[in-house]
Amino acid sequence: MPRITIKEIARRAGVSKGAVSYALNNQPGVSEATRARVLKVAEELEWVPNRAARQLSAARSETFGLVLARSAKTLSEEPFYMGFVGGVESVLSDKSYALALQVVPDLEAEMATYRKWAAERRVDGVIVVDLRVDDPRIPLLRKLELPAVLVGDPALSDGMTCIWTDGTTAMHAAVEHVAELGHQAIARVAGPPEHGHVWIRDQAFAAISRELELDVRVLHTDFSGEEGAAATRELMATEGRPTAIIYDNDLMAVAGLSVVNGLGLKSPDDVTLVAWDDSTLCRLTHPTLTAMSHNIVAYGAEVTHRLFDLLEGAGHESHLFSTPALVVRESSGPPPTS
Amino acid sequence: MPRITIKEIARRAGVSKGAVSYALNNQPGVSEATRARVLKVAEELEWVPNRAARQLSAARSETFGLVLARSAKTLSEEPFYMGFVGGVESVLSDKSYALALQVVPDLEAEMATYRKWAAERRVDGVIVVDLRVDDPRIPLLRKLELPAVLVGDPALSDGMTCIWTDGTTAMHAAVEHVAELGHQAIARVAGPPEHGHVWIRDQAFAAISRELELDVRVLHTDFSGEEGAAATRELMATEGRPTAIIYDNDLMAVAGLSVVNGLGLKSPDDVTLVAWDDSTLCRLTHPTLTAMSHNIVAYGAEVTHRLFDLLEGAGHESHLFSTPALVVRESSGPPPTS
DNA sequence: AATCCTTGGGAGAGCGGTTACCTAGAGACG
DNA sequence: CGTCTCTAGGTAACCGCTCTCCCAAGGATT
Repeated sequence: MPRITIKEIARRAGVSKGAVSYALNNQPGVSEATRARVLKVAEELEWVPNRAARQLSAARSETFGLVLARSAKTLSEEPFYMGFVGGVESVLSDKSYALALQVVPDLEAEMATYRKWAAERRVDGVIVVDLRVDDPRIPLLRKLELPAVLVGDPALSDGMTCIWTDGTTAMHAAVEHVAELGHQAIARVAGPPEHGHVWIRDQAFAAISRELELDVRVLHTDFSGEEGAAATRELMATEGRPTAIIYDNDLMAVAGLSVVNGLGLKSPDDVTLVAWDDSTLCRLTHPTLTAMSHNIVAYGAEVTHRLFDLLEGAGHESHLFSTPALVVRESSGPPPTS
Repeated sequence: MPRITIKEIARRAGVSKGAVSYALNNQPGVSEATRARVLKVAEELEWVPNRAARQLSAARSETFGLVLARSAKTLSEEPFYMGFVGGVESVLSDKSYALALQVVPDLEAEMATYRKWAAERRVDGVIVVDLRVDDPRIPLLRKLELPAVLVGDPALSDGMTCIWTDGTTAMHAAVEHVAELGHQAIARVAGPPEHGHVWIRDQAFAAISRELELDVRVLHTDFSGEEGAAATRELMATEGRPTAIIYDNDLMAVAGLSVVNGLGLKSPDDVTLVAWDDSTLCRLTHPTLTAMSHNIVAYGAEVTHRLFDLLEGAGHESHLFSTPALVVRESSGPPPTS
């Protein structure tokens, strides 16, 4: 069977191609009677617009791009990404936009993808995750004039549209929580410091611990379970070891808990553990993990809305999505008395 | 700056649009000298083909489709999907194909997406995951003439191209492992029975346990951590409780372990636990979990290769990807003696 | 009644490629 | 030397849709 095009609809409805286009796109230029007739014919023929054709003439692709510069392994372990993608999708499918998802090994390849997409006019805009300190993607996206929403703190976005969760306030809340439980020696197992949100938390952690006169320590990792475990092992082996550890993601917290258990110690009796992100994982461990919780699916959805706003002419603004909330669970307790 | 098109290249190289097209696509019809000149100009101008235009005239989209009919929550919890997508991507980016990823709530919506994609000529082919028993997507894809590779057992694929891991052999290996440790009362915490691979494992589990004269029990869940925990709780509460439990995914196994720990019991002393998929999660628990291991990223890559083969005219065949291998870890042990 | 607006809708030129068809020139051959 | 064949490369039709430019008809205005 031949494809159904607007030409065929035009023929059957007895109008011109142009009129059909106006009718189907809810644009002025046709009478209500004609519009109704055209829509009816289109419905009967089960017409679906050809994306390529529309894209070619309208110079819009109706596609947003998302590049993830992480290994497939990391992506599958980190619940963050899939949840985020799910949130993005939920908004996109409502507006029948598509998502171009690309998984690449590093930032260099990510930037190459943006160049390619911009040249091909492949996407109408992009969502940029894992914002870095002095992020090289920002000048590139500016140069390419590719509309973008950055997921990260306005302190790092250099005036481009961004949306962020308040890591500073959250970190304060986390530290205050363990401090109130009586902990004095607190460690932080953090992600790589070049990551923007890690950097923000580093600053906040330093500030609040100075303020509360705590004895703190920070270990940077690559976010993986392995390094989270290694960091925990190192912390637990030191003289005057910390009695509370705050992790930068769930995976490392779970790995840390496993190390603690493996050493014959118990949480919270021997050490209080706090995770970050609060995926289901935190409720599947024993003891369940206290965590900074935020709604990642909603985060993805919100970001996508902002990108639509941007395309509709909204200015470059920074939007606070939400402040993660502390969910206290079994892994929180007072420090050991000895 | 204006977009660079083949027209511009033609002007600069002093040839026609058509000649440029032939030259750039390595097709006969131009002399080597001309081809070289055109390629040089294209290079200088950093020309990139406009996808929409090519798609419109060549009727190829250079895009594969993947629909995931799961909630964003499930997707983020299950390490399988992101790993699989990563594998697909790795092959796609080599051939500069794109992935259209869509997340939908149910099978109905998934089929609607296929209809839309087929009508829009949006994708050149699709990858179908989570094959069901009597899967309604198979007749639909046939009708739509949408090239597809099914991820699932040939017993369910009705002659369409499929690629599968040998769940039957794997289940035999898993049961034999616990039987050899001396377990007699064995339970299986399974996914929803309408899922093809669950069904295959159900069959295999029944067969092998009959053969080895074991005392078995099967509980079906929705694959979630919550239901995995609930099933484990139920199993552990029964008279003559099982001394070994085989789970259908990692998430439920981790949840099950947490229930066991919560009851004050220990694995493997009180119960042997076996997970399925072997994501990093299995090495992050304490004790670490014995699991059926397969390489999900490679699986995604292999499936994608098959789809390319299919488009190049390969016949409908079923391909065995691999048989999951049992990785024995700390959660395996003999049954309690009492 | 003549003029001016307004508005519906036709015609057709793109968008940037691909490809069928045709022509001009070069070499082969009788 | 004339004809025949072969090939490089030009010409232009298309793919399906959008959007500008136009004209015609009807209503309002004077």
